[in-house]
Amino acid sequence: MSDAVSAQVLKIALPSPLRRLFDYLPSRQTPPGGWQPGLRVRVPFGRRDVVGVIVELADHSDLPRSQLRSVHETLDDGPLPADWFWLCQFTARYYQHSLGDTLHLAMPARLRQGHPMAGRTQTLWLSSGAPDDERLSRAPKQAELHALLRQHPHGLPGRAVNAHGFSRDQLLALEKKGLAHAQDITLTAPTPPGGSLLASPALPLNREQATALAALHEKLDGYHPCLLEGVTGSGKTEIYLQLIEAVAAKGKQSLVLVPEIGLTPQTLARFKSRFRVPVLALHSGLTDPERLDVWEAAASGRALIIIGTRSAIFTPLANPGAIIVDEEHDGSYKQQDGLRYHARDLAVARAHHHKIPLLMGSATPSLESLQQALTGTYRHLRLTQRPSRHPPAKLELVDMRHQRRQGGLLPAALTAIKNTLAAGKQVLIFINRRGFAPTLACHACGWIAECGQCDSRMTLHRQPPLLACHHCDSRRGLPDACPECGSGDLRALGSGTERTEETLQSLFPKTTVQRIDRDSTRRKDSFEQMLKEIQRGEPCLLVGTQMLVKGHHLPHVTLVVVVNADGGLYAADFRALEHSAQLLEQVAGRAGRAAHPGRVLVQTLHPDDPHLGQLAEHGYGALARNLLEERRLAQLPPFCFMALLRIESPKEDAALALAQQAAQALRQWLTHSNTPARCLGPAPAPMERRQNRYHMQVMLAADKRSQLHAAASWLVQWLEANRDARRVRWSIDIDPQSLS
DNA sequence: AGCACGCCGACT
DNA sequence: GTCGGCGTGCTC
Repeated sequence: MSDAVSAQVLKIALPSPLRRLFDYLPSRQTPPGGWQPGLRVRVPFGRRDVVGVIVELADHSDLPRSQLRSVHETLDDGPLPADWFWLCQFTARYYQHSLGDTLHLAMPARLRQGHPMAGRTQTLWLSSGAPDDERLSRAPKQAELHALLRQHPHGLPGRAVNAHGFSRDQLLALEKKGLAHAQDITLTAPTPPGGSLLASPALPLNREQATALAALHEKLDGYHPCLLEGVTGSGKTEIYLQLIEAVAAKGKQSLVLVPEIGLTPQTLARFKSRFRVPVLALHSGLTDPERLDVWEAAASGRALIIIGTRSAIFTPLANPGAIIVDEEHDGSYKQQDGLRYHARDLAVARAHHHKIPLLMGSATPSLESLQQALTGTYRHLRLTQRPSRHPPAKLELVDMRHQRRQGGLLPAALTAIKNTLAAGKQVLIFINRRGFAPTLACHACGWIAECGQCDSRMTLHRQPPLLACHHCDSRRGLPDACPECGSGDLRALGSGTERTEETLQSLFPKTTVQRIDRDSTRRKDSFEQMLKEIQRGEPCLLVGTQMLVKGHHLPHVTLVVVVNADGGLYAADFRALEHSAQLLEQVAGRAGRAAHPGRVLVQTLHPDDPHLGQLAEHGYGALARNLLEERRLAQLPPFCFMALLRIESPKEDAALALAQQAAQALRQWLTHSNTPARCLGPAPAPMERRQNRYHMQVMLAADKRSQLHAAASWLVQWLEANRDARRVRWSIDIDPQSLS
């Protein structure tokens, strides 16, 4: 044994928010492959045992040897997948997060808990020997079992053998005689059978699709980031499928990311029915062992196609071939608490690291990605044609000013609805507001029902009847009279999905009105049931929030009504307009997808708004290019890089004091270090009080990533060293998506 | 983040 | 007299 080994110190990342590694001494028992980074170990930490990952081997520790404790045990024979380990280290550095925390978040729960990494296996029993073996003549039950096994040449799971009324002893007896044998198979992703990859043939491509696919084929063996900008119904998914096919044909893996709401059984079915090799889905319904199983299958290279939402970006890949990010603009790719990573951005980093193609698709690309495509950093692939030939429906702006509304709907909209129903078609009414009415007010004194814990109004619900705050979990019964003046004249102001549903039902009593929002689909599977019903095509009215709109095929809808398009027009958040336009375009895309041309009525109080006008007249693509120019002039992302420090505390003064201290310290450092970054604030967050906690923020902006990174990194270290910072909750958000 | 220790209010 | 509230401090 060499001296170097005995002198070793292991630097280990542990599940703790502390952004540092902890030094340990190796255990007596050296793991089979020696000590190395990426090994999972169990160590004593404070008064408990935790699972950590070795990050470095060192000769020295800053602490005296006597204060170091020893590793209890190593949990794996070898290190965790190198590509995964790299991604976690990149993520922790980029998002200024604890590495130990990042590693834990990025590994399956079973590994977090210290279970061994092993794919699930199943024991299959097969028959062997001759059917007329004489030893069976005096064991009728065993003979029967032997016959059963012979009927299943691919083997029977032990459980199935039991289900046929045989005992484990009888099986073992047969095995002892050499008339049966067991075989362990891995459950997930068996080796693909030879022959064609495809279970169903690829669809023919139109010229644009063929051009896009050919562009992808040009560079399958290197980093090749592509933005596929394609209108709704232009066939992006077919491009994904054929890219996956090409990648799988070379024995390489594809990782497909879809938005949270996009991984529906229908989406999955489309992928699964195309390929003969298994498509592994990472969805919320998996058990912990199943999740580990998928992880292991991907890490070993057995699984060729993996599809999942945001967190699936942390799936290890033995033979990465391509990463696909569907609906790349979708906000659900950004984690909004804890480790605030953006799965699409990590996909870029990962594709670069692996030197593989990255395909990002959207009908409404984010301004970030669009800018990269327009400057040639990403390859820009475009699909403008729809198979149905007729162009996507144009938005018709309907002036809401000085007009009577019923359930939020203008006379013009009601007329259009009536005509559409008469034609035997379906109508989609889009309202981004749950509940009956957003406000309950006293008509006598002006009192308004407010949340006791947030700076917000309570939403009035009718089913069941109560007042609920949509920003915290507080709810109250409906008051009979005004708590201020005692008047009984309480009125519901404005319309939510419930009220529109109610109004429409009374106006069209013979028509089915289906409301689809988080409240009406709370029961498991009810959303799927409703979609199935809708897709049968009976004329009906659909009243829904964005959950109905995002990515669902509604082939019988020929009229879409947007109850209020003004949400994002004049909001404080500079991204609100972009997100609002993306949503409107998505909504419009639901109209007339099949053989029938559609109409989209957009109700607005600002029919002369230039942005809205441009969206209606020339579509998202034109507006987005215009918005990019505005962002450039205002020096906003993607023309600068931002980080947001959020501070929150039940005590308003504590949050404010730390925010001021932090901003001041940061400004001083920026000056002294000559770092060209800007510090803005502190400022209260858009809704300052939420759940009785006060939210402050400090913004950091820079023209170069490296500058932002340097400043954010310094700020985090300052906060970690600051005693006052321990008394409040703070977090840093790199590339914040929303300023709230 | 956990998980302790530690020092003041309402209860068996 | 104790059970337990959450402020403060530490984890190699």
